[in-house]
Amino acid sequence: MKELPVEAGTATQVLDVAERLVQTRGFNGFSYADVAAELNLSKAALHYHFASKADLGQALIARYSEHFGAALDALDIGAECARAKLDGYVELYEGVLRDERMCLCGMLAAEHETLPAAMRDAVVAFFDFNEVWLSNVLEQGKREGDLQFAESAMVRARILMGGLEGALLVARPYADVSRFQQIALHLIQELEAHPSTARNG
Amino acid sequence: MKELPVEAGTATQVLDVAERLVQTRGFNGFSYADVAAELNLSKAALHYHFASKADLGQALIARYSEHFGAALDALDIGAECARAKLDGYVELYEGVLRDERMCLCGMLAAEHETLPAAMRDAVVAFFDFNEVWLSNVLEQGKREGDLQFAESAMVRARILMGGLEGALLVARPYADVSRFQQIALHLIQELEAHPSTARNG
DNA sequence: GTCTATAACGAGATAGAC
DNA sequence: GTCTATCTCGTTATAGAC
Repeated sequence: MKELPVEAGTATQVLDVAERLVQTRGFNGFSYADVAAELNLSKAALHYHFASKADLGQALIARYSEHFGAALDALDIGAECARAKLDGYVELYEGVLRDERMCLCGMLAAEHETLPAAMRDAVVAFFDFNEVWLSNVLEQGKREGDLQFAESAMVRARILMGGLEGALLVARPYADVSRFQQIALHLIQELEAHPSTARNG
Repeated sequence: MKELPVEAGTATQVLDVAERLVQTRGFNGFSYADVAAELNLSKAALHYHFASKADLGQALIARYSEHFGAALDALDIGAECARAKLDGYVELYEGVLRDERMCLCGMLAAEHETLPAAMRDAVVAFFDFNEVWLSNVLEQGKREGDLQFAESAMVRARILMGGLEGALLVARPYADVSRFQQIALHLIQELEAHPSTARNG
């Protein structure tokens, strides 16, 4: 039986701090010293939990992907229609921005040429599973008649994800959530099925 | 009278190499040593031309913005309609990706929290002038009847620019230009005026 | 304008005590 | 599991010769 996380283990605390640092400063923009200082640990203690920075990076992507996947599972269970799932998906991104962060994998995508191969692969895998999930939601929405789009569901999924990543990227230097919201609203609304153009009433 | 750039000055060569390194590895992902090695110069020689890395960074954004602005001026003169200007704008981004690069300011936007204030301001100014140019093109297209959109021209400009930046960001780890093209095509096509929905025939 | 040399610092990482 | 101490290397930057 799992205990309540009254006090998170050190490894978890390290991941929490490192995750925030990567999402705000980039993988090349933070150091073990930064994490250690924030947790009042020594650098050596960090190396005990994550032998190398590359290991820490892989662990960060793995956990982020798990958490994101769990959030998508929750949407699959809780949301009543495809449109509601998309709203939930957008809110995940908006939450990241409200926290003054970039998507972890969006940040790492920018730095991808400097990353160890394992991290690069994990970033691509993150995008892949996002696209597959979105693609399924889009297919559902089309099937059920509350979403419409001309492209394949996979291409439309790429348009959505790319649009949201770009909206985060540009909105952050402005520290302006409404910039993100304007773009996100458009991406959702252009998928709405309008009676006048829908197939067969 | 300007001379032909048969042999570019050292400062220009430094900017060329540094620009490519920032666009591929990020501002925190390259060093003076990298640039010096590539040009067979000493690090000290670089410091003669650009006293600090922050100075080099500012010079990079300034030159990139000038070049980009000149390209937009050329589109204003050469393109026959708003739609053609947008095509040209998209091609600028596609050229960056074909060179296996990220937009300089898109990359710096990701790293913005780690940048000197002057660089941060210059990045935002780059986005601002892009949005103003796009907004004017969109207004022109609406006026002349070959573009249509529901939002304000400024909001639509943000949708376009954010979409293209995001398309670059995600396409690059895949090293797949078609990923970018799919998104860019959608962004342009959704602006096309269709007779069935256009105002007053 | 470019060099060698070096300063001053911070990075990632390791050894070994507790 | 965390520490101190240390190593090695790379970083930005400067001094002063050529």
